Amino acid sequence: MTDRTMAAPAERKRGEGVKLVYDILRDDIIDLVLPPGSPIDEIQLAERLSMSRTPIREALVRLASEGLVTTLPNRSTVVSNIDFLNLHTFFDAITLMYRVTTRLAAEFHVPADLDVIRARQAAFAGAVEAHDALAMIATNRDFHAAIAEAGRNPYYTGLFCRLLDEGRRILRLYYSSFEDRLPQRYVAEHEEMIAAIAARDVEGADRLAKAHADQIVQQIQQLIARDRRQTLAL
Amino acid sequence: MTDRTMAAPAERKRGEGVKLVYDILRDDIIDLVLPPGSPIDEIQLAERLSMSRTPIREALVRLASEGLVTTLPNRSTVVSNIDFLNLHTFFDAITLMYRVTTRLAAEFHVPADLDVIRARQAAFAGAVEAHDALAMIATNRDFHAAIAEAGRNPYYTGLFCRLLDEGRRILRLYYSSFEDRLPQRYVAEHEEMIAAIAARDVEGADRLAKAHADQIVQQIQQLIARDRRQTLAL
DNA sequence: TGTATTTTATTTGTCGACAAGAAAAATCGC
DNA sequence: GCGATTTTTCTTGTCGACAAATAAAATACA
Repeated sequence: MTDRTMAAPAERKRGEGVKLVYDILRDDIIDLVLPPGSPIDEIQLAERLSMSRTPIREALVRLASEGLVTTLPNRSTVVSNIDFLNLHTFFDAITLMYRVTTRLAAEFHVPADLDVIRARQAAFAGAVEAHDALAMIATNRDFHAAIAEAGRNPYYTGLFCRLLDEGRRILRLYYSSFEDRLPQRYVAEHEEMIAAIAARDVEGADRLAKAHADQIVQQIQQLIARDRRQTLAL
Repeated sequence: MTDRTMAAPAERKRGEGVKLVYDILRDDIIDLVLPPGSPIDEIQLAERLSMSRTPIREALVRLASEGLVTTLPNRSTVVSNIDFLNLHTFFDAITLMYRVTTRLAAEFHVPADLDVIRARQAAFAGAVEAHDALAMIATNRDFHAAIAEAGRNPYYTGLFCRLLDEGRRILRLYYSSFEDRLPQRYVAEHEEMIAAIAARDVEGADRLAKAHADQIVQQIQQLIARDRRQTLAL
């Protein structure tokens, strides 16, 4: 559990309970504080958060709808596993979403959107500069989510954010310290995407987004391949 | 409320409560028995279904995650409105999903998938033959959902089904009786799509799916445009 | 009569308790 | 000692109650 759990019993108004639990659990799942497959005990959680089980259950329903936890009747809720056997579906979907959201941002953004996107990029660049892999993973997600929001199609934004979060979980499996070497070229690629979006170059944005997605997919595949080779070497 | 509400107090095992409420409400929302904007009263619902509010609240959380209801803290949950001002986002997303799911079905289907798809098409054709608009709307959704399942990408299937259900709600606004004249050409288009999928003609499937989506979009636009003209004539 | 304020009624969010179902531990039989 | 069965413990699903927040109704005032 995050430190936030200890702070949770602080003042909260009626009606804020479910969201508080949801936020805490969601962060913990994505940051692998709660690793895939781990059971979620309602009673323990209720004790730790000093609240009854009801809002916790409601938060779990919401998390289940987002695929972050898996529930079956009369059984413990568990943190959803990452489906490594079917990563191609994830790669396919996230590549498509990178493309359509970036296209739409080039087409529909307003000036304030660019401010947000640029602020997110600055945070991402800062994380890369600081060799902070965990912050990089989080700020990368936020950067692309801002692009999706600028594209103004809630269906795509919803799916894309879900996929980005799943990507965070996958990456978090492999980046577990502050010492990892982070690819600087992602910062440059983000800048190019921002320029294409600002210039309303829809096709350019699409092309850059696809190339960027391909890089990410390749990175994940290499991380997994490296992992598998270690296993076979045993 | 549907007739099913009256039958609901029949035997149900522990753990089946939430799903029962979810299914009932979902059907009622999509069939516009509960029209957009209408409030959902937990207490009334609990009385009618002879159960406590807890499972009802959990079902509502799930429905909220799927966009079918809208909740705010300390306020009545309401059935989500259809966002007519931003239908272009819906059209964009559903067209893309028609295409990618049909492509993937052409690529990844197995023989049993075709059996399901064909059965769904037979049901659809039967509904068209019977001039049963409501059944047509429902079976059309099921037909395309089966194609999406055959494509085996859960991310697309999830989004597509959500969009298809939203399409059902929109169409249900305009088809309210059994007397409407139904376009026979949709049956033929479905058959062509099945043939392309069976032949594993990915590009053909894509082309047919896009043309089909364009037809649906156009139909909805005409329905909406027709409605507006009547208003101005007063 | 219309508006502002107060009171009352209703609904929602959460609580703690009960009991069903599942998991773990203990016991039994070979 | 191992597997099957029984008992105990634990967790989940739901219950009904309480109280906060909201909505509706009533009252007061100009």
